[in-house]
Amino acid sequence: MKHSRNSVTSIEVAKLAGVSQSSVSRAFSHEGPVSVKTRRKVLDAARKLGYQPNAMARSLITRRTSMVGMVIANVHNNPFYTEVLDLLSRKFQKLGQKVMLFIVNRDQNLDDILPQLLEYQVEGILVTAATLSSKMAEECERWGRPVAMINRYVPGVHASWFCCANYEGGKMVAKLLLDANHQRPAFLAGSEDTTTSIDRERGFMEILNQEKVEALREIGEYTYQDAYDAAIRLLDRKDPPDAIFCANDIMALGVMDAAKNGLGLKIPEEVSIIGFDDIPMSSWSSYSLTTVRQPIQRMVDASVEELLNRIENPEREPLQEVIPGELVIRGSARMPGGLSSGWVISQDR
Amino acid sequence: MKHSRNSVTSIEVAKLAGVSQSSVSRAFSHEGPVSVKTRRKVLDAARKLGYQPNAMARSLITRRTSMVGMVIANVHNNPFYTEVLDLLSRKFQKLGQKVMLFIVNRDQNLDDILPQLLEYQVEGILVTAATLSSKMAEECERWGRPVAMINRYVPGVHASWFCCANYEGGKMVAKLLLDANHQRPAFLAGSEDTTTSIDRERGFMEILNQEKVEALREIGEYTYQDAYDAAIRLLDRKDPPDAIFCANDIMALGVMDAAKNGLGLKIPEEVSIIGFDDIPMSSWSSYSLTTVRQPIQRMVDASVEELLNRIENPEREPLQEVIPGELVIRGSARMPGGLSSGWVISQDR
DNA sequence: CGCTTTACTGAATACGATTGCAAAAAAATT
DNA sequence: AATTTTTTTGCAATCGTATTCAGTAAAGCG
Repeated sequence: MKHSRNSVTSIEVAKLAGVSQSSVSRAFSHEGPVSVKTRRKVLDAARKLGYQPNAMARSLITRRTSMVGMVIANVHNNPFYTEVLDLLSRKFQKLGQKVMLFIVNRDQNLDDILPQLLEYQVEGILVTAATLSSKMAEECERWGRPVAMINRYVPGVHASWFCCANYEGGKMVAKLLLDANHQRPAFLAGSEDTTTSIDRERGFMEILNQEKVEALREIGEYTYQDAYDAAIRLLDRKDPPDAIFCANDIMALGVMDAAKNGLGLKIPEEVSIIGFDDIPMSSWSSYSLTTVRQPIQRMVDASVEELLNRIENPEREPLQEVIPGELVIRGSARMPGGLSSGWVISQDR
Repeated sequence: MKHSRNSVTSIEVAKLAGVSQSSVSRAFSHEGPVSVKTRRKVLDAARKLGYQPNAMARSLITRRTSMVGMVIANVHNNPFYTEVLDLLSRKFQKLGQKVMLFIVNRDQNLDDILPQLLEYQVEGILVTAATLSSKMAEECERWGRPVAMINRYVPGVHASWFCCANYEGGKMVAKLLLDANHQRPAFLAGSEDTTTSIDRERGFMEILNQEKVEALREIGEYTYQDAYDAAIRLLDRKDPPDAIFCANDIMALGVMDAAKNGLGLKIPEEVSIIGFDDIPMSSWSSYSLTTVRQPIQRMVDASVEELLNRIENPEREPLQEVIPGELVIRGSARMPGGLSSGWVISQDR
């Protein structure tokens, strides 16, 4: 028996069950007043016909879709955002939300994505590792579609966001390096237009400047290969750095490979390398990367809960939070003498 | 000015533009017969009000949603599937399809996911690295929602699928190892219930059996850590293998780390290691893993096109295809003497 | 200018559910 | 048994758009 596109409607179920269409509806909406008898008749008939309520029709009248939009960038070149995507998706699922996904490029303009999301009546939008113009964000909010961002913020925008304490993370790293007596640190930036890279660098430089330590600088565009190349440039100078702080882990791994395999340097004896994120590979024995762990689970939980919260309570003001990261000491950076200097050594997850 | 949930309807636009609601509809559906004058009036009014057609209402009447369901597993522990997810999502976007995403566990039952997808009237379903029971697949197909799978197949099921030539890939690896004079190979299985692992092993063993070579065997559950542990067990035996073929790259990297850093073995001098997938990290200089590259772009393109094709032509029979992989020779496996033995050395991407 | 053909337009209906309301049935109370 | 109260039920309106159909305006033609 071949059915064309799901054509079973509540009316047909009603007919078979010998009740009115409204009773079918009530039997399916788990609350309405229905006698157990009719509910059973309806469910029987529905099963027989393979009936399923049509979410489009329902949301048309209830004005709820239980759909959220998820816009995410950098999924393919940064495992950190893969993990974010995974956790977000599962969390939304658990809370009964359907996810409409858009994977974009970091620098891609979202102006053509958002209309699509709004057309489909998503109830909220979660943006990660991509930047929403403040105009667009305001637009969404104005139409009652709350926006939450992870690791991105737009100054003064009326939207929720949750970021790792990038600035403080940069400071932690600088302190660690100075305490261990590094003389000539370098910073390897990600993409220059991302707040993550900017803030990590700002924190890092703030401490160095305080101590009147100069730093080298290169750009790695957040990719392994660019970082590899940049590291070669840095380390091949006649005055090479003795430590490189990379704006994220993937770049740090590229730098490690460049130093170790490309130039035959010993890590951390000849050069210390520190990353940011704590992706799974950073703990692999080939790397053992010292890094700043992002509070990924907390950022995900907070942003999802905040988004759903604001969907339910549209009048609520958006929440914004900076969540501290955690220094994870492994083997890629020289440690302060006696290693007792008050550094917390985090456990691997 | 604060609007509650997007309440601008075509009727209001019509009123402002001084035309009928049907004209508004026609102005937006890029085909209908509308004079340029009314179209302009409508679009002006629409812009003024911030109007956007409501996709729910539209699909209710057109019976088209332009939404597909995407079910994917293993995203967080296998970069290969991250890449698949990324490519799939972008391809669907390019072709104007919205993606409703479900990330699941490999062994998770999809019986509670599918009803949700069907409720939301997705027009097709793409399943990757997760297994759909044949009953469920038939169910979808019967209701006119085509199903396409990547790297999974269910015998005799009425659905499309596209797999890498896992069996042949296993054979290629076995031949390479034998040609290079390995005496004591081992196979490191992924999860025992996945066709990918099973088929790769079958091909591998087929060649070994032909040559009367016995093989050791361990299980790594497709994770780095399990593979690491399994490798230690294998290599710590008094009769350790001289080559390990791993059912995927992530495991191969774990095995390499175990051999190199855990046990201090030289790769490939003391043990050859070969993977399957060719994830980005396999080409990193710390690993330089010899592996079988999956034709990821072709699998993605083929499955998406097939799915959309069958959405447009429901009567068409589902297509199923096995797409050959490609041996990528790097440094982690000993090569046949003279390395001229007819092996194609693939370029890094 | 009158007539046919063509191009637009608007009124009405349909899509498949939810829900307020009033009638009917069942249960509780007197 | 009659009345009140409560629980169920069906009718009808509604959500926001697409689309048919009939009608009107415009254009083409002799």
